[in-house]
Amino acid sequence: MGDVVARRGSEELGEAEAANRLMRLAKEIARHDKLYHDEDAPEISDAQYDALVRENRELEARFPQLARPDSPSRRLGAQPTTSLAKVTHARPMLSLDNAFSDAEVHEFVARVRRFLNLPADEPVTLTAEPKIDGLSCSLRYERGRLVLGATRGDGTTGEDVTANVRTIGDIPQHILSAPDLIEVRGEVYMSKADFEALNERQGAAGGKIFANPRNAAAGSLRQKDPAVTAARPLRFLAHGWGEVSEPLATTQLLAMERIEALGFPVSGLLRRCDTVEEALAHYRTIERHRADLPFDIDGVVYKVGRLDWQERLGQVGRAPRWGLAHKFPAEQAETTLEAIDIQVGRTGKLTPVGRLKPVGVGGVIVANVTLHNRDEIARLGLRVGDRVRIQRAGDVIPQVVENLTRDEPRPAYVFPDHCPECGSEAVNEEGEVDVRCTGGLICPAQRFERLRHFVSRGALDIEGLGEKSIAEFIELGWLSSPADIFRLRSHRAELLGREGWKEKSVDNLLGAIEAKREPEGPRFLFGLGIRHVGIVTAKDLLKWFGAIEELRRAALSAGGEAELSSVQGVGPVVAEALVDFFHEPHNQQALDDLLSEVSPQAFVSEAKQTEWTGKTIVFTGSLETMSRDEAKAQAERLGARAAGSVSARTDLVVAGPGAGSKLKKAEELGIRVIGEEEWARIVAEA
DNA sequence: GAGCCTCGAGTTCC
DNA sequence: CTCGAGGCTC
Repeated sequence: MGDVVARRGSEELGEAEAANRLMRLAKEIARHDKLYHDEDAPEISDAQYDALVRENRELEARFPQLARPDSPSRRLGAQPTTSLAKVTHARPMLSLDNAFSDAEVHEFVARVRRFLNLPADEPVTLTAEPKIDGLSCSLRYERGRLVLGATRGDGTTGEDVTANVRTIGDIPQHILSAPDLIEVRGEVYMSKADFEALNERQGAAGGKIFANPRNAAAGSLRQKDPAVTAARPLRFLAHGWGEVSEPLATTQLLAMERIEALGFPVSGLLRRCDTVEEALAHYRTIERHRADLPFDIDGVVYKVGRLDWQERLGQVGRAPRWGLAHKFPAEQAETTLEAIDIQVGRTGKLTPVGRLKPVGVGGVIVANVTLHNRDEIARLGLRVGDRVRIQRAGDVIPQVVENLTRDEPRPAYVFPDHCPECGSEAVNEEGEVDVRCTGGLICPAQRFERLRHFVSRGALDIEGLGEKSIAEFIELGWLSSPADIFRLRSHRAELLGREGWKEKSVDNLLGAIEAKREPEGPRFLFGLGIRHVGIVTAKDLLKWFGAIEELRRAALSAGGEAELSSVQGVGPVVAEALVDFFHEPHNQQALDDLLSEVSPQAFVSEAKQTEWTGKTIVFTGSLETMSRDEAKAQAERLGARAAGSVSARTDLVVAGPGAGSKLKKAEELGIRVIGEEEWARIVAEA
């Protein structure tokens, strides 16, 4: 990193120094642009980059005569965006739950048994194979021809890297005797030896040095120019599949053998394990060979062998119930805690962030670490200046594991009792761990974070309206509530006069905003930022109420909390949060204002529309061929809700042997009651 | 009433 | 990804 980065404050510079400084800034910024856009390997954070750009701009403002022809300010905004086309996966690319101990692996199998309601003597066969540290990729073949290669992305939407995967030798362009349609999934990676050699070549040519094989593989695959990818030694190892036009086999192992026969590399360490003990023994074998393997691995993946069971097990959230990643222990490092800063979130939560003397852990440099809350700091006895041991949890988020200098006499860290952003009192609510700023919308940090949340990817997802732009528009007085976003178009002319905003970027932004005038209902509701209402609860609420207005009516009505509580997943706390939100005059006004600009769509369930859509089903008594969880999952697949107790809102009761009070109540209320067999028939039909 | 599971909220580095 | 908290089940 150039020393330019570390410079602060340009107020004192004379003209000659300023000219010199501008020249170095131009070079440095161009270098970082290249690192970021072309090599996918930024050396500095966005904030540091912005600081350089800002310094350049300020200097040019003070010495206009010194503005250089190659000044970064002339190029900014005209930057080519090296974004690849997005593709939606035909079947989502799931991620696996992680385990770090033998006990968790035992628990995984026990869960599988419980869910499938298996007798104790029924063996659960697993497969076990190394988990390669690369990046997941899906390869789609139609009538034997490779037609699409896509990265995992967020699991639902990835990037189109077809031209790039075609350059990878391990990946066949054509496959014979394959199903009409098959998506082969696996890991794109770089071997350790190839990685070292690549870095050597890169170093000799003055190019970018990659931090680890994973980054090198990611950077190489996500190139705009396939010729660059072709020059990089990428490999591929298949570990699964996505959409297929016909079943591949009856077991995971046979399916992988079939994929191997089609011409894809499959791990030589893939084994069938008939017991948990065998699986754990294979884990230890792989762990022993870890250093000798030609590529980096970060654990072992187990999958339930029988594919019919995999299907029944289904998924929770983004993870299948039939798979588990057993990770190796995380790499740790020691460093110094140089400062503790406080961040204020959209809910007012004060989060302490540790600033570390940068240190390498697991292939990346870590400089920040979340300290979670006041209790965590106390638990670790952290003070500025302490030596700490850190690790990257699950190899991603850094965390402090231990304070190595607890015993040294140093003043204890005092957690602030006022918000560092707005000065309002910060309080620790009864029974809560968190300390929150009481400033509400008076607090600039909370206002800013709420706007950011409103446009964020899970909510309205307005592209191009990032942190920087929001800050800029707030500063200009154009933006203070979400509704203002939809009035930004009235500032088009002024915006065009501002630095960094050329016609194209302005049109892109305003276009992205206009595209969200009719947002999806749940995203809109989630975006409002009501406490305890995330995207899942927002969906559940709208599944029940249909439209925001109906929800508001319920929240404002006399028996509001009770009506809200009939929604699955909504209890007294969430109900109260909703009632509070809709009663608050400022919120009412802001919502009306917002609704004058946008029209949220009524909610349409993702599940297929069936006669069961929106119906409420209660399971009672014992079920013989499936567990209660499985029955509930089936109900949800039909678009119905599985409730816990019988009420007037219940549409169907599935009663097994031993059903008691619920069955009696159903009969009293005249609700249709069926047995398990008939339920199975309904599921089979749908 | 205890324990399990799901969800929300905050966050890291690339 | 982790953590705490809320909701639900037993």
